[in-house]
Amino acid sequence: MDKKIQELLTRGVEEAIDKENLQKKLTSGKKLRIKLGIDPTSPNIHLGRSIPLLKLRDFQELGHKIILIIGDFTGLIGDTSDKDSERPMLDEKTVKENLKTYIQQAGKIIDIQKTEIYHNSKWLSKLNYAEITRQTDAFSLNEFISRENISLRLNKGKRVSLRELLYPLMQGYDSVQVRADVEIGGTDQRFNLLVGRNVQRLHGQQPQDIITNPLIEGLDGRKMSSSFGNTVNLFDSSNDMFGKIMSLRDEFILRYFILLTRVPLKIVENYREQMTEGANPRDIKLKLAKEIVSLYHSLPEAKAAEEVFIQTFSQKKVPIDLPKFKPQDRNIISVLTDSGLATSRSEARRLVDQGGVKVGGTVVDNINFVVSSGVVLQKGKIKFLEII
RNA sequence: CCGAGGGUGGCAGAGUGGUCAAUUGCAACAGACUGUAAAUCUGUCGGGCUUGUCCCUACGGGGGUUCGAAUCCCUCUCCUCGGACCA
Repeated sequence: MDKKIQELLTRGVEEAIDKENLQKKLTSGKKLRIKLGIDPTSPNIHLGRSIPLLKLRDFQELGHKIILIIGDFTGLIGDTSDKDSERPMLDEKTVKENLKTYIQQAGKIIDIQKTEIYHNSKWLSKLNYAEITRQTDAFSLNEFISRENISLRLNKGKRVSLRELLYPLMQGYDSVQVRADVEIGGTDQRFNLLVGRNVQRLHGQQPQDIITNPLIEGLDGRKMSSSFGNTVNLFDSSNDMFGKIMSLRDEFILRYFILLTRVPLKIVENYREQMTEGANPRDIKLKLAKEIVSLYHSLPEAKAAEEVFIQTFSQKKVPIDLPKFKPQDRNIISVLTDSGLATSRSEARRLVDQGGVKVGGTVVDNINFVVSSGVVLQKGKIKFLEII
């Protein structure tokens, strides 16, 4: 089989259903319709979402039609697949706000010009009870409650809303509307994706094949999620993104390479060998950071970000252009709070106490210290401020 | 509508009259070490200052009992579970 198709079906793929059928479709030369749905639950798309988006791009490069569904309706309902509790319904305003730049963000990965984009409120808001009732045959209550996270909640006596049952149907109906041949989603979406097949059958369509992608760990090792604040966002500035990736746990370096970049697997394998032979993981991580930043910004920006990083952290130099601050009160405690480096005077005091504040490179050990113009104030390792 | 249980710091979750600004875990912040904003270890983690066995604010809202309440009582409110109603 074609090597490209081989990688398409394995890299960043947890499971493919029905794999044989999908392979057949892919080798047939037919142009397939590949669907991905994203709910606007947060204003930022993070790297976890880039896994299916990259997969979408792979398909796009092979000449298939990709379809992006913006879940402006489903976002209001709230999917609980990945949650251990009921997810609150978002209000329309939040969803609208979150939506604003979604396409632009996705456009950092896929070619928007060649992509079909839909908002699912277009059809979901119009369904009537007759239609919905018909769809409710797509799966049974038994199947639903046997899902691990649902049964867990039931056993704990936690509430499971009827609303949550409807969610998979909506997602499935999206597939009907766009006549999807393949749908991509995280492993947590497995149930929903499978339901989609049934909904399609109910509407006399060939059921879609399914590709699930693994969920990626965030910077702290827990699942990447906006609610944990451990995400790298596609809209992060190049320096920020670079720094965040450098703070990634070493053990995830290779995984990030495989899932979040398209660096050839051969080279990734080579990195693995280098590290087992004792290479400093930091150096591999620098490559990773550079790779990812250039994916979402540009190679020159990535190089610049690397330069900044090495300057400030490896060589502990003061960054070149740092934020300036003109204090009213020049007492060190006031400067720290007024500039926002500390949230309260108590905290500012503690920082000084702990030796976390430096002026012009020397530790401030006195609460009554007065800062003069032109000096560089440093809080911790990464926050700098030029006093004017 | 009735009954039961519950609402505690950014989150999770202890505490059921004083020793509680509140155990612990996560997150966050600082320091040490380093290979980096990794890991590990240490410390901090409501606010204020005159840094004290100090003051102020705080355990859903309001009121009360008490020398003293997160803890007891009343009331309001919200959540969950069960029941009633309906079939």
